[in-house]
Amino acid sequence: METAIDTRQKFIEAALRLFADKGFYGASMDQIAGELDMTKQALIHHFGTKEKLYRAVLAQISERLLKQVNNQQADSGASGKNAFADAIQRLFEHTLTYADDTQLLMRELLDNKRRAAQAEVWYLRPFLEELRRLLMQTPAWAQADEAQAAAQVYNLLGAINYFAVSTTTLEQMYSARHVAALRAEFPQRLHRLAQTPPD
Amino acid sequence: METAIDTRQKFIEAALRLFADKGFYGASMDQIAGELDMTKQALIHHFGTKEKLYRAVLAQISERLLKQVNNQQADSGASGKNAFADAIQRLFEHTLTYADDTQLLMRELLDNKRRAAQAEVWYLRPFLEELRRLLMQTPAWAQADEAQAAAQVYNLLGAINYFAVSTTTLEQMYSARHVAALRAEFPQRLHRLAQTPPD
DNA sequence: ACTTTTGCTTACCAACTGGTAAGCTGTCAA
DNA sequence: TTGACAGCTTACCAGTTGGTAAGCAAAAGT
Repeated sequence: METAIDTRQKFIEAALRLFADKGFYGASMDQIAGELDMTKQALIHHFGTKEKLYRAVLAQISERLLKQVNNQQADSGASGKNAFADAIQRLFEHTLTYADDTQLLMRELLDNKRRAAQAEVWYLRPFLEELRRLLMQTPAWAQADEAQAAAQVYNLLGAINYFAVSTTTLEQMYSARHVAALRAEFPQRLHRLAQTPPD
Repeated sequence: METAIDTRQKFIEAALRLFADKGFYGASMDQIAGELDMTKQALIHHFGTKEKLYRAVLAQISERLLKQVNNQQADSGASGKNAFADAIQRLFEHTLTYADDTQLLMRELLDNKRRAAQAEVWYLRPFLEELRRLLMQTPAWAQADEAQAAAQVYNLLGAINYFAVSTTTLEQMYSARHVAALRAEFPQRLHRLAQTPPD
């Protein structure tokens, strides 16, 4: 017998892949369960409903992103001042490593427009708020408006995520070599964007 | 009897709304047809399959976006040099007016990752290529790599679209007044971003 | 006046959706 | 050895999915 925790985790990973790829409605319980060669009732046994499974996936992504943002490295030097720029760079790295996280994060931002009204808790909020907090610790943004800082965070996320998601398309339109070069240059570009002061 | 062309157009508009809101799989033929108080068979009669309906919607969006980008205003002064910056500003305006276009454009960029392999024609490509062309007409980008220019276009699109899509969420987290202020400032922010030179 | 075409509807379908209920099997504690 | 329980499966369900086939009434062509 497999331990419940292992199976749960494997289900969450399979669900993440399929939700990222096809969206909430596009991925069926049957398909997700099939990834582990199990029946969908096993999946329902562990999570209750599809909605709850989706939330479990989202919770894990949010936790992973938050960890990435908060994980201040020892060599980061002065915390506070550079903490935001470092967090953004780590987020970019994370985005390349965990492509599915990015894909699902973007889908969730889109769907939240509709969900926002009825959702009790929005899992991505702590992650976004933490980024905004870090930004407002930098001297340039200390006096800025909260919403303004949040907008800057969204802008940077947009740049990072669009780059990550578009690589497949760019590789098709140009070449894998070109895109690899862009990837190498992107941290510098991102650094410049992150330095943009408030209006 | 309604003329076929009118009905087709109304169907496309209804489909755009629902596809933007819930995605391809989330919106059903029955719902879309219901928006016009018709049966789904009327919809199938006009478009054949759901896939073809979706493509018709995408084609119209692409056409509208391309028109917006190419529509050089008389007061634009020197074409060529400012054409790109103007196009980006018009795109931002368009994004606010036609929110559903933006929503579906983002969904399509996400889905294209999977579609790219099998798709014969990608409807958004002419639009993206035209933007890249305009960017490369500016002095700063004339010598740049094509893929690099495309990446810059994606960056700007990311900033614009993320702002547009996040307004609902931002309004919930902060206030409508704050977000309105951000909207007013955004063109300047966008102008600065558009001036970013290549690496 | 007639036929043809256009723009739909009703009737129907197999496949699939998420979910319930009940049972079966290996593991582990008493 | 027995009982409880965890981790599944089979059986089943009503509702929905995209799609086919056939028909029907109004308009248009001749």
